[in-house]
Amino acid sequence: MTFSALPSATTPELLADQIRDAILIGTYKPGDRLIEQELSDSFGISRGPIREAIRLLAAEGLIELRKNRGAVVAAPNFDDVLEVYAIRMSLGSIAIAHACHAQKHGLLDTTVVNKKLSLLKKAVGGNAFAAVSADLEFQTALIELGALPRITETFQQTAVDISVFVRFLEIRYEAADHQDLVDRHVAVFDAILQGDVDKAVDLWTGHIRQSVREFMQPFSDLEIAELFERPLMQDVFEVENAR
Amino acid sequence: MTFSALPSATTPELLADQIRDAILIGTYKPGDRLIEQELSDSFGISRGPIREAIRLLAAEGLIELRKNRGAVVAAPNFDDVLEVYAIRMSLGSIAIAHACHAQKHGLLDTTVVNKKLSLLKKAVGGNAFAAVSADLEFQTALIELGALPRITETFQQTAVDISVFVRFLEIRYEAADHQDLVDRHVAVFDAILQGDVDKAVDLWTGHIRQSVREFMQPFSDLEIAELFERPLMQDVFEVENAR
DNA sequence: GGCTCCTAAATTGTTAACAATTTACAATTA
DNA sequence: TAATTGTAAATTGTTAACAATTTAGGAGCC
Repeated sequence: MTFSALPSATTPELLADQIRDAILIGTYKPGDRLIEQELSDSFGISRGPIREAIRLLAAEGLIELRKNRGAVVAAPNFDDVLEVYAIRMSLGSIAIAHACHAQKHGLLDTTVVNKKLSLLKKAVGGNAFAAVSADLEFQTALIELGALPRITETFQQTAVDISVFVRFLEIRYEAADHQDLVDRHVAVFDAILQGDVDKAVDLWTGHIRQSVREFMQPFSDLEIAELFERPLMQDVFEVENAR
Repeated sequence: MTFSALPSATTPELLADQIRDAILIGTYKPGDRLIEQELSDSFGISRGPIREAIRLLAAEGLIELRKNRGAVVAAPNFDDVLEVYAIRMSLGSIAIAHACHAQKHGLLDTTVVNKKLSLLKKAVGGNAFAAVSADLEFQTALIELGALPRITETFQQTAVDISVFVRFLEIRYEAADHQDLVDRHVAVFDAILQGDVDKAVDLWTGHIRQSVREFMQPFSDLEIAELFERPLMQDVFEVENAR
């Protein structure tokens, strides 16, 4: 991987974006080392900003930092997936309830969500990975409606996790019914616009549960059986092993 | 603030610990700037590691980073408090439920919690700030029983927030009934040891709600009335304005 | 007096050299 | 052969100088 050695805009944040993309594209795989000198040569920049970018990605959980031993791309596992969905479900519920109240008081700004929704609709037919990205961005915009910055931030972090899962757990995301996904999102959005807290939260939790089910679909019976050992499956997602 | 200019162990993490302590002790107040040169002189170290420490603290949310304009100590507000309690309540519930299941399968290691509990019991009589610290550490240990690393990490972050609130929102934490606090904790712990999911989660959510009530106590009626405008109060904490 | 513009100081951002640590690998030994 | 030790290379950690940006304060102007 050499990136473009052209000196494009290179703040640590932008460097982190490019390295993150490289990881999500699959250029770097879990366990791969990120070597500072290598990266700084590629970007045509000194090691300082690269170090900072690496630490930003470590804070996201995308890579792991080992003292004096550099950074390696983190390897997600199934437990991580379930935990991330659990976080999205519970924090998302709070944010969505909050958004409903805001709507009832007539102070909900839906321009961002609407924009992300139209982007999502366009993305559904095309490239599956792009569809997942658009999906995650729409969901984040939905949660942002709650105007709860700390919850939004935590939620946003889990979006990166999901991207990583889709990439590295080799989910067959092409198999997912993206149209149904969009419908479920729109349903939550509509409920928020109606200011109906109970309905919106129910639809949201149901949506996450369905996502978990779809997530598991491509796996073997053995792997799924193992997943069902996890208490999260009953306690949080309330899904049964259908096979 | 000069810290000890002696070259004590100075990895970025330890530097962050010392700066965090300085903030929590009140040496730096919300809005104060952290100047890299100043800090590096104090610690007798170059600016590199200081920069990294500052960015670690920024990731914790303790300070705010403004591009090209340095770092300032973050100023918490009441909305932050409510949000943080909401996060602790919902993620904590998941972790505690998980811990109950582990207990039922006989694979719960309670040595850390027990240690933190005895430290907490000792701390209750003495310095109020130390008692709050011990309290937070015990709660973190309790959540760690769930063995859900991402949830634990997010929870741990909120512990720093609470410390900041107690310091900078000038909570009269001396007024809190620390013995009652310990009793509520022990009750949750006992329920986990019994493997009783419903009871443990109920006690936990009840405990957080009570904490929110106690947190508000020192404030004026006007401030409290304002707090009750927040949807979180009804939706998440289910507390009524008693005054 | 208050406003804008300008310059100097203070501060953050970046770089390249140096120091400390880890890794890789060959030579040595049992 | 397998394990161990020693050494060189690779890599991360730190430093100090330099560049770019922001801040502070005063001169000139209305």
